[in-house]
Amino acid sequence: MPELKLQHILTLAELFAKGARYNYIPITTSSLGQSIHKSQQAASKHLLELEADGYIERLRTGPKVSIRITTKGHAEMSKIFSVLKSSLETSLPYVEFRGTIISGMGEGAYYMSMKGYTKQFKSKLGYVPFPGTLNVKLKDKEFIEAKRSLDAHPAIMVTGFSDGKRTYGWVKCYPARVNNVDAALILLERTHHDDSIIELVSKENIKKLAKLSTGSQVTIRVNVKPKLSQ
Amino acid sequence: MPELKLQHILTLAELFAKGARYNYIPITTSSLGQSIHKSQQAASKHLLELEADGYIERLRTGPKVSIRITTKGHAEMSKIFSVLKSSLETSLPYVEFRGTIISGMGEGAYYMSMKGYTKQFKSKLGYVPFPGTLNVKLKDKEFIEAKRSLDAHPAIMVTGFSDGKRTYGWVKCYPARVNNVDAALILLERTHHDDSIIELVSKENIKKLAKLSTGSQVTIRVNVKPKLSQ
DNA sequence: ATTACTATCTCACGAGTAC
DNA sequence: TGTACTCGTGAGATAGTAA
Repeated sequence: MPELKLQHILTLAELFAKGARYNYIPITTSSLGQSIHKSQQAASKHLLELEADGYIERLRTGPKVSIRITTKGHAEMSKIFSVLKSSLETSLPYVEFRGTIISGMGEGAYYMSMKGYTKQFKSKLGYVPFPGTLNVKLKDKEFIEAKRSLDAHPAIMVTGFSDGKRTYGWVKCYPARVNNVDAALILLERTHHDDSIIELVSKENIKKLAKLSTGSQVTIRVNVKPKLSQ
Repeated sequence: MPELKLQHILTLAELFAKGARYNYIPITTSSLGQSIHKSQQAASKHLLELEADGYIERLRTGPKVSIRITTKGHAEMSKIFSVLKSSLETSLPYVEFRGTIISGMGEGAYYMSMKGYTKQFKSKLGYVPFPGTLNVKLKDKEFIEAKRSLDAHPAIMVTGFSDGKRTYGWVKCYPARVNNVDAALILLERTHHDDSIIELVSKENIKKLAKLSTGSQVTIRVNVKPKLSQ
């Protein structure tokens, strides 16, 4: 939208930083060039063009020049600023998955019901999951990729344990919403599923609560902490 | 400072706006081209370059492409955002004048003491000015120019009047600080001064209060309402 | 329908330099 | 010192087109 040439943005920003909004500020084209990491000639041209476009006013006193930003210049800069602002702000802070419910193999349910896990679930998630995991077959490559990159986000870690006979791997939990029902997406250290399947646990039976059955389409949202821009 | 190429800013902003921060978003290069007001080919190139520089991740599914912004892309965008933000915020919201005090001609004092003016000063400025204006000879062309452009800012208007014999012009008042003493810069509809001289009035004798005398250097600040960037 | 290659063109930039 | 010309180079854009 903005008609201000992109290559002029930093130049104008530098003039703002130098305080040229309401007062004429003396500035040399070489110092300006340095600030914007361009040549003296480029800085000079920028000023001429910014003036021609009505974004700044120049005042020559002998060989020197003083600059002031016009209302139009300020408006244009604000415009770009708010475009960026709203762009950054519209980032909804969740990772979304879509897929279809597949019948669980019962296996997941068995493991997740073991005392070594349920004790941790109770203390870390706040509840003991309903026995039985919800298995969702992801629809597209992008969701599989998204699953992989969940690693980059903080998870609730349920540690592995041993019952003397064998050891059981860790479980990473990501609080999630399945069709607007609270649940947790779980990543298992050892899983029998392939990459395209995700498993979820929840306090109650999700299928019943969200009126789902095998073959239903579901949308899963995992909230992530947005990085604060600042 | 930012190493993100300037021509990529709007492209990346558009991807943010489309929600590509945490999820892969399917997008066609032609629609992206339209959004950034460039050609399909340019959009395609932008995506390839943004990927090469690590700002986005692309996922091809047949002929289509899905895009997600990386942490690096987010960081870079935030960086540019805060550069612009701080640029806009450093604009100190006042117009500054510098010059030397010259002896008043007594004339200004005479007019400003007329009832037709003092009544309005009392109600609009809150005080009747000390009899005698402070005259300041501006030092540079830029301050003379700044004086002219004061018109763009809101002023307190003291209207002209007639005493039967003759009429007296309006007076525009701009609350100001003279070497940190409260005063008001006044612009007269009819003045005997040339452009390079400004006149000020204040409640008390500014010269005494600010320990000034003819020939002293003074700095005058007129506050202006900063336009809110939003 | 897509994406992205190749060729071409424009214009932003820097070097040299006039003033 | 300054600013800002001219000119050469190359990056960035578009058109046409292949896959």
